[in-house]
Amino acid sequence: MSEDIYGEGPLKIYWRNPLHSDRRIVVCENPDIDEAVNRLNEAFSEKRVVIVVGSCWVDYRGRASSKLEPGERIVIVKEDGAVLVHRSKGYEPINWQPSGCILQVFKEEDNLVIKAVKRTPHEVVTMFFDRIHFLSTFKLVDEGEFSLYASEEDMQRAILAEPSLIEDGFKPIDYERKVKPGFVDVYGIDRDGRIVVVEIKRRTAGKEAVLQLAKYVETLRRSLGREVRGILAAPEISRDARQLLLSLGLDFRRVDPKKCSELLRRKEERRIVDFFYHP
Amino acid sequence: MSEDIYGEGPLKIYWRNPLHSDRRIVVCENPDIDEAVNRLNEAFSEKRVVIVVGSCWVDYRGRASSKLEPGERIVIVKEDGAVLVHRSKGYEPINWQPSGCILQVFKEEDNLVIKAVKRTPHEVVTMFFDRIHFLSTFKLVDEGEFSLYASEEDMQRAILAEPSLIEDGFKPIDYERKVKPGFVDVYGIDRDGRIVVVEIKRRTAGKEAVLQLAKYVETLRRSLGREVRGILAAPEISRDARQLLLSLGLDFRRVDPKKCSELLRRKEERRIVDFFYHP
DNA sequence: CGTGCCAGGTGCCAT
DNA sequence: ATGGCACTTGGCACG
Repeated sequence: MSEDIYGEGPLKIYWRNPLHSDRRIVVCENPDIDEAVNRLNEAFSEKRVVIVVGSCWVDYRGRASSKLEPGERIVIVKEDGAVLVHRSKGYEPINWQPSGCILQVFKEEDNLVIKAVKRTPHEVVTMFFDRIHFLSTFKLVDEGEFSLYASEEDMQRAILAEPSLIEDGFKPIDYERKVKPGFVDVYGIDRDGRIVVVEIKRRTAGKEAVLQLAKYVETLRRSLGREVRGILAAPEISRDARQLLLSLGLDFRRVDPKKCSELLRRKEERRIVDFFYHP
Repeated sequence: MSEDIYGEGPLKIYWRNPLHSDRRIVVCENPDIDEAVNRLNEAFSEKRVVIVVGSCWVDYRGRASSKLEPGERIVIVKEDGAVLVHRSKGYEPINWQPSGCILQVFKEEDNLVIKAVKRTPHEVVTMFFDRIHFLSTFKLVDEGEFSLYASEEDMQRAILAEPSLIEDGFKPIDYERKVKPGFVDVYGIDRDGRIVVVEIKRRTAGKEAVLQLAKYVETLRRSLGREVRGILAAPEISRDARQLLLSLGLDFRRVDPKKCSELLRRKEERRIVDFFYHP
């Protein structure tokens, strides 16, 4: 029976059963404070993921500080020590601690206290529970790969692979080139041999992007002592950014992140086809 | 017995029991796909909060697109439709949907499919589960107030309440004053009657902050046709931001967000004392 | 470690 | 809807 725990079959749920130390899922409904303390201590020491649903209040002290008055929330503690306090609405946690914090759990005046401490910067999140509706701890097996497409990095790679996305005759020389402080996304020469700086934005470019580009162009113009063109590559440009761009003598080139991602995929497919079917 | 559901006593957990339509917490371990579909449909229609732990893969298409290969994760769906897919590590969800999206749940090829669709921009997150270890749905009662201290807003209020934080003789006239595009944090006159623009940052100010301040100063200088001073108020300023600041003839004033928050608290206490004990 | 910069940023509030 | 901006922004890459 206990062999199933290690097998590939459906996960077993053990109910208030402390005997199987490597069981994968533990669920307690309405545990008392002492039981919760025990469960959490064992979960933290075994780096298990924890979900607590209950009535709590939360203090935070660190770069800023905050106070959350009592209410029912979901608290998640991950195996790397990341802590999330979620209310019933919204994308963002109301309180949190990024990964790498140290966890303590104890009972104090009939409340369950979970303390999450991080240093540099020194920050403390303290959660007080006076009632726990539900507590679950488990190990998640997750080796699945995550791939994101149509990011700014995809745009950069696509431009390097297919420079005509910027303009005909454009030849990239370098990318992520350090300039003063900051990095030029792509750096190259145009069909007339002029130096070109390309600033890439994956969404509508604002004035900030234009100023960033202008800064690089100006810095390079001075250090090289010759003409430098600046091209802003983005799917869209805001009205006043366009105005500023023109007044600074810079260019805009419409580049769509999704098309970049598709272009890369096609190139990759062709590479694979070439590899397998080349005569 | 069913009266307890409405009472103030500990929440009841009903196990695979579809009869109590307003029970507050439902927990299913290892439900089959059909049961999960039913539970989720009822949860979404009743705007219950949902936690699913199981083996899933996730597709996202929208501003960008992403693919998450199979693995065990925690999925949370909140009562406003916010969706979070969390892996075993890290502060951030690996996939998500902000609040306000439309949810569908169905069975497809023996998998549970949860689809979360949002418009403007059109984005779709689709989660496929081939095994559900654990599913819980519930209503969270949460009216607790949240207060954040030592935010930029606290700094602004503190400077308005105690202008000497900027410099002796400084007199604020306005705040959040609209300038061209943008808002001046605090606007006033110094001891010599010169116009002063204050830009506040709650953490180390970088060049961006300096440029922001310079923009306001320049705009006001032109529109008023007279000298305008610019003061950057922040707990710290980065090295090259300081250099830039000096080259632009702007000033820096060290202001600590926590001290601002304490100052406000003291002022508030005094206000209350005055109110109760004034002769 | 600080500094710079991206993010599917999100959220809040303004016109 | 768009714009401007703060955020305990988090995260990464680099000096």
